[in-house]
Amino acid sequence: MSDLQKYKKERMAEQPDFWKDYEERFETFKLGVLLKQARMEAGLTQKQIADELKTTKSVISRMENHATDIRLSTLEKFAKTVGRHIHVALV
Amino acid sequence: MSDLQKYKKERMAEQPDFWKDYEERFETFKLGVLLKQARMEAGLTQKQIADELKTTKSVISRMENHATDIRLSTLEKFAKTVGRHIHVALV
DNA sequence: GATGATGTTAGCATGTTTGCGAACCAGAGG
DNA sequence: CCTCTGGTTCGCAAACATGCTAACATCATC
Repeated sequence: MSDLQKYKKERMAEQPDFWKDYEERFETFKLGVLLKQARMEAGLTQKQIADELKTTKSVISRMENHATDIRLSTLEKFAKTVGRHIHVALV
Repeated sequence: MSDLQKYKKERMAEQPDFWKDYEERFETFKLGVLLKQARMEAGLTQKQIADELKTTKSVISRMENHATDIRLSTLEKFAKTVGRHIHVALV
């Protein structure tokens, strides 16, 4: 079990009430972290990504933080500039 | 003939310069098939999904066929009603 | 051939992401 | 203190997916 999963499990057990829409919050959070990690690992700044996509850094920041909802095409564009592809599956 | 082959043939006939955005089209097509498969395996009709999501069957049909682009929330809603959830990764 | 169930597609209204500029904060260096 | 870099957030306009109605096509079954 990963550290993240362990942390999640523990906190869920401790405070069940506090984590009401936890799943949704967690999913969007996880996606943001995923994007940020991918960007970091590619050694790029938000501005570099923005320039590559002919947009601004504010857009990238929003994607990484307030990724409440997002289009697949937007995700794919981001992924492309960090040298990756998105893979979506129904599990 | 498989769905994929049929799709290829049809689109090729419609648009000679099909190969241009082939990759993108192929990705969206793949996703549509994924959704359809998941629905079939759940033993549900488009209308049943639509009712569950308080929408209409035309919406579901479009998702499976002409899904030019799609939001993660939309995907997740669909996935939920077929007893699954989406998993998106950067590979 | 008539009816019902399933699925596809087009047109239009609506809701929401996207894209942009600007302001702002924190840290590092000069 | 000032400047630069990296990052966040806030309106706003525009682009786009979504939601709906309605029409149509198959394929059964009666």
